[in-house]
Amino acid sequence: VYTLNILIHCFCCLGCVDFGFSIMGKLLKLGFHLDSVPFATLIDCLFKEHKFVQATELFNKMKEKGYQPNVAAYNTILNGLCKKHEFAQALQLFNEMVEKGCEPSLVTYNTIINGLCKVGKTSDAFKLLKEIEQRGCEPDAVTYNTIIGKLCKDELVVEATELCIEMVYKGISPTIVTSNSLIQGLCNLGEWNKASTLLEEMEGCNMAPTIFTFNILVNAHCKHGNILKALHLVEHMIQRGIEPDVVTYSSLMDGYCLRDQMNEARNVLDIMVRNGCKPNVHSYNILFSGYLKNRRMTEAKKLLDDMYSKGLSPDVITYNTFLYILCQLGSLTAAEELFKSMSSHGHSPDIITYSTLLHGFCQQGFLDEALSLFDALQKTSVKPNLVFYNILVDGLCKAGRREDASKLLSHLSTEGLQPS
RNA sequence: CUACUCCUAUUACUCCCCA
Repeated sequence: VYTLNILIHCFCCLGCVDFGFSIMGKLLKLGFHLDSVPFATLIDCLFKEHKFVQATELFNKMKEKGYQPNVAAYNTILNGLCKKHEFAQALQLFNEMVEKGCEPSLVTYNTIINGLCKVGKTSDAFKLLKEIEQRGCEPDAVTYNTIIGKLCKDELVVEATELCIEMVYKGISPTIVTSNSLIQGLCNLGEWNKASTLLEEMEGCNMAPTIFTFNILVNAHCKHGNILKALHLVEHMIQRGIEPDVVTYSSLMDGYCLRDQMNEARNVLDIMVRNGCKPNVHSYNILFSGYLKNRRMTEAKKLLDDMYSKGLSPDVITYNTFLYILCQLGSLTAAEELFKSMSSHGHSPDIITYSTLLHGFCQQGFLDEALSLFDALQKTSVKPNLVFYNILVDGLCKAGRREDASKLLSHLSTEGLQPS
């Protein structure tokens, strides 16, 4: 059984969950007693493939069959829920595990802190950090890195640095992840010199930059329009024996797309293929969006065909991108049709899908359609966010329906959202 | 050396910038 658990894990890593499932099925049929490992392995894999429903189902099935999940199994599903921004559900599960006498571990707390950061409740994450210490549980580098990373993303590098000092004071050594987060924060603020200084300090501490470090730098330069600098960095990383990966190339493509240099962007795709790096849906989405924003429809279409021929299929982001352009072109009928066809192709609309279409309606003054889309949204499990409400409130105001807008604003706070 | 937590790329509103 031990060996077969390893095999299940291998299949999961290779993207063959089904094989993993059949192994576990056989083991169950043969009457072997299984522990939490194969279940947790498969649940984790399903989450990573964004098969949320199946993951939750498996977890429930596991409990129905009388298996008591251990901490790691709970952690797995907690993490999946947090990543999906289903924090309320995660908390419910946390309470369940405590009730069942399953003692939360440091990983559990780290997972929840990460969840809090993801939904923007950074101050609650800080509170939990203090609480962990009071419960006699020592936070580790991951705990600190999680919060430092969030602060850096919010461009609060000063606060992040303070927290870094605190961790050192507590005897916890910063890791390469800590440094990478800080570098990203500094780059986003345009503090290139400080980022370079930090890089030099890392070298002095025998902390070697990883592909993450380089990708962060390459992406930052691309976003700031300095592709030349990004290309130099790529050369530099190759010299240091780190091969660019799909993320590196995607950053470069996006850099060119942002400057409307579509031919150069397309050229990067060809180069990456030539270098033996396989593009994924993400890479194609970048180019697809670039072509559409430049109204190069024929090339966009060709790109999609190319993508299909590589055995890749569009995802919800591909659809959203196309939906956005249809709205921009004023083809609302086509947009609505695309919206309806999504579900039949197995792609559930997400909040960005709804927001995009909503924006299209509002721009053309179709407020009734906008409001009925809002109704439709409320019948789904998709939760409206602040951007969605901004679009709707803005649309109502511009149409002179201020009472409706303020009604919506008061509805906002009942949902626990803070208007901006 | 069987599973769980931290860092990198794509899509929506506003703002900003540029024109």
